[in-house]
Amino acid sequence: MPSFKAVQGTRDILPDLAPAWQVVETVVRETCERYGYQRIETPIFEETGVYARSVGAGTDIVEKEMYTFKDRGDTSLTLEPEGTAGVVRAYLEHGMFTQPQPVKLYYVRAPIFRYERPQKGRYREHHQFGCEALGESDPALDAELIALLWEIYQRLGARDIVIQLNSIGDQNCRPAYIQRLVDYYTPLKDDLCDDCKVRLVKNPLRLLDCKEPQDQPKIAAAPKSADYLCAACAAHFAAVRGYLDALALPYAINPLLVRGLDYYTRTVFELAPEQAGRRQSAIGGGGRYDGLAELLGGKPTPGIGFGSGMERAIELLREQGVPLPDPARPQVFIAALGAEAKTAAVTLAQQLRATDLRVQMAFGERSLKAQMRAANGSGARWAVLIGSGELANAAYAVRDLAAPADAPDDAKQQTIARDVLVAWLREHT
RNA sequence: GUGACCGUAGCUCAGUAGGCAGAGCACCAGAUUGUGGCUCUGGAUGUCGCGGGUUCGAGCCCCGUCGGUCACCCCA
Repeated sequence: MPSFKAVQGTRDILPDLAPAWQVVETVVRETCERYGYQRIETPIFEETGVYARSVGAGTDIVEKEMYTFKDRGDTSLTLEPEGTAGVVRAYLEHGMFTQPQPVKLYYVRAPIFRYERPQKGRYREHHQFGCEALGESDPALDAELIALLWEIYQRLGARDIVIQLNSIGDQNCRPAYIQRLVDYYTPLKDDLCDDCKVRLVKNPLRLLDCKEPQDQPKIAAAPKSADYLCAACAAHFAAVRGYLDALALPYAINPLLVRGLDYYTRTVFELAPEQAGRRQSAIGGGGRYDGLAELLGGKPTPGIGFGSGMERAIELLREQGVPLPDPARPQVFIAALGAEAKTAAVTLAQQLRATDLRVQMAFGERSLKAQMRAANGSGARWAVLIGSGELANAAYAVRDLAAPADAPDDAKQQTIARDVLVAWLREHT
């Protein structure tokens, strides 16, 4: 009886699923690099201020979801609750603003920690891949980034993915819009659901996100951010849409799309499967964050990025029946009888592996029957049998484990001279 | 943080009215000398999530707790 279990909301990735992870990682790497993004890896924890200052003090993430602790030097540290802040911190710290702009960075398989009640598609540790492009405000960069995220899912084989798009303005026009939203909602206050009464004070943008039926008519009639953009933001939004149209990407404007992190400006977007109860269904989201670098002590630096959940991505592929690779099987399995034969097996295995074959051998002192069972179960195509006779003749028995069960024995098995065995197996796998 | 359902072997689960802890799969071994798949035979494996209570007796009833699943909140 084991004494420990994986802690709540964390999961082991066992060998049966590891190849699926490998596929996602490979597609992300190759696609990002084709778009000119370079890999970056940041630590999985930062000083708490990195997240508290950027994500926003009033957000759920900072208020109640961060894994924050003091280290032995009494420094407050926080396990990464989202991917962007650490990358921006690294950009500033390493003076990447001196490089040609934009600086385009991606990360794969970054562990993300949030203290939430686990449920389908939501874990206390999950992993994200993501991209960040810093130092450029051109709307073409927004479109390229969205196209990149879209292409990753296309290459993975996901179907029926839609992009939702909105603009929430910037430091110039958003405060006025939020005031307008508050003015609209304040007379309706007594009629709002309890959550929305809190939102009205704490985070008015989220009023638009309410799912309570009683509030839907109010949402429908509420002022929408895209209608109150300043001239610069409106032009930016129009340009992003124009590029997305030119790329023929399947996006839809969702005037109710607001995101949970305070640092977003202008463009915000989410990717989700088309029909999906819309619960924990978003597989990626992001937006522009032109004020974030300043919050972290840098010069004003525009930026845009996204994060995408790998557990959700893999689950989506499974649900959609996208074939994912099985764990790698050995190609050759070596069985040996006796101490001398085992030495021959060990050395043969190494010779075969040196030619890039996947090779397993039987361990322990088990009967040949048991070793053959293991060979069969391993999925290997060929079994090599080594016993006293084979040693004496310097020729090993090679058995075709893929032959039909009713094939005659001499069709399944042959004897190959030890000198040519490596080349023979190389030839026949 | 809120709510619902669920915790029995490695996995999927059964367990009658409260009366000796079970099946299938998987694993291990055997079915005449050194040969897999199909079949047959045998074997090992459990704090019945944990703690308390009721009872002559609890996997089963009661309370608590921890965990899982799902939904809300929020998010990837």
